[in-house]
Amino acid sequence: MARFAQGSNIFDNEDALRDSYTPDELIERDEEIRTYETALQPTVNGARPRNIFVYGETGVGKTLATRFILNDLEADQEYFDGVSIRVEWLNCKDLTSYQTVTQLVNKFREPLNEISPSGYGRGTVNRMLWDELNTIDDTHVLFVLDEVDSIGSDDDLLYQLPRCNDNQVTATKVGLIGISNDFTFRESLSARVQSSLCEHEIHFKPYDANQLRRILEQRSGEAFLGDVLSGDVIPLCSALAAQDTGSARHALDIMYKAGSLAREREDTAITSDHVHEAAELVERGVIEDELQALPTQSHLVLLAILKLHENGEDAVRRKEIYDVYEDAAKRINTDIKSPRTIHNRLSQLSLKGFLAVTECNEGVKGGKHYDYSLDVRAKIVEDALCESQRIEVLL
DNA sequence: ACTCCACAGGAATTGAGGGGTG
DNA sequence: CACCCCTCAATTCCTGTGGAGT
Repeated sequence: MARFAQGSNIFDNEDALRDSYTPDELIERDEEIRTYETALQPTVNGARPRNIFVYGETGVGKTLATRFILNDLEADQEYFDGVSIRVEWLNCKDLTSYQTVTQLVNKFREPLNEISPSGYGRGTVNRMLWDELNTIDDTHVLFVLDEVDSIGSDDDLLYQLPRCNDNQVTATKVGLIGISNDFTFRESLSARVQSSLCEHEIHFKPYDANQLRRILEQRSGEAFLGDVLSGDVIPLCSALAAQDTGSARHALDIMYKAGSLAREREDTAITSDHVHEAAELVERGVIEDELQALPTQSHLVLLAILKLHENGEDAVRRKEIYDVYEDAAKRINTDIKSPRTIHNRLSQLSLKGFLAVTECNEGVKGGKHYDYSLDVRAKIVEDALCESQRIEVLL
């Protein structure tokens, strides 16, 4: 018998449940779209574009809505008089401010002419960008910087770009649309950047259960065969995701996972049992993926806390963790980092939600310190560490 | 009211690794 | 070749913190 066979008793087109899938119609974001239209109106009229800052949690339709509205804008411009708009889209994930500029420059250059991502001075690459902007034919350029928060604290670009029309760039009117899912990012910007980047702000709220239900209805029609969904599947997926994140991606993940469980077991329909199981798997999967993606040093820190946890010590301070860490690092022959570095790892891990931190102050006896404990189930951490060959031997 | 512990966490520096120009 | 730029992790140095104990 063949190992692989085509066909499914559940899915028609499972891609319709994926994040990257673009549905024909955008639903449940009417309010945000209207705000977008208002913010883009100056561009249509030929004025300098207003800079727009879009924010909201992951999976609430920011990127999709932006794509829809800019597609419409590009399509409609044939009716505009004397206005030609060019849209350049860049995902800033894993890029620094400097690298972002070089990538923007390369958007305007032929492949053979592209500049390398390092080596020039800051001012040089900025000048290259202004030159490109001054020489293109279009009257307007809209830059969309998706996941703009990953540029980090260096806000030179976010300062320069929104005001390049003031002196460096005269031939083209430039607008910036920043998309971010980090609410703290806006606050972390300096005041001068905030005022220019955030001329218009559009906040995408999390979806509620009703909205998620309609989104799932939209997608499931295409994704599943006939009537494999039991009546309560869509409401249940929506409710679970709405409670937890309000993210459409989350709801779609649960529904997809429920579908694959049913397919694996050759069941003829998806039931609420599949959904409950799927929701658990999705949650666990997210945590495990993130844990596995951490570097070895962070794994060692987690290992140290896990060991202490197994010895019944739940709330441990930095020094105890460091001693166990040091021992573990020695045994697998890896670099032993300084306490300050481990301290950074610890705060990183607690920021990501893997560790719970309690501030303690014992005055003269102990001074002020933090107590760390695991904030996810020990079994999940253990499973994730098992996946790393270097760490596995220590368990 | 003041001291003092044991750290927290910011700032500056270093060093290795990516690359550029003339 | 000499000299320059950007990046990132790691390190050193240093100041800040706040309540139990005096």
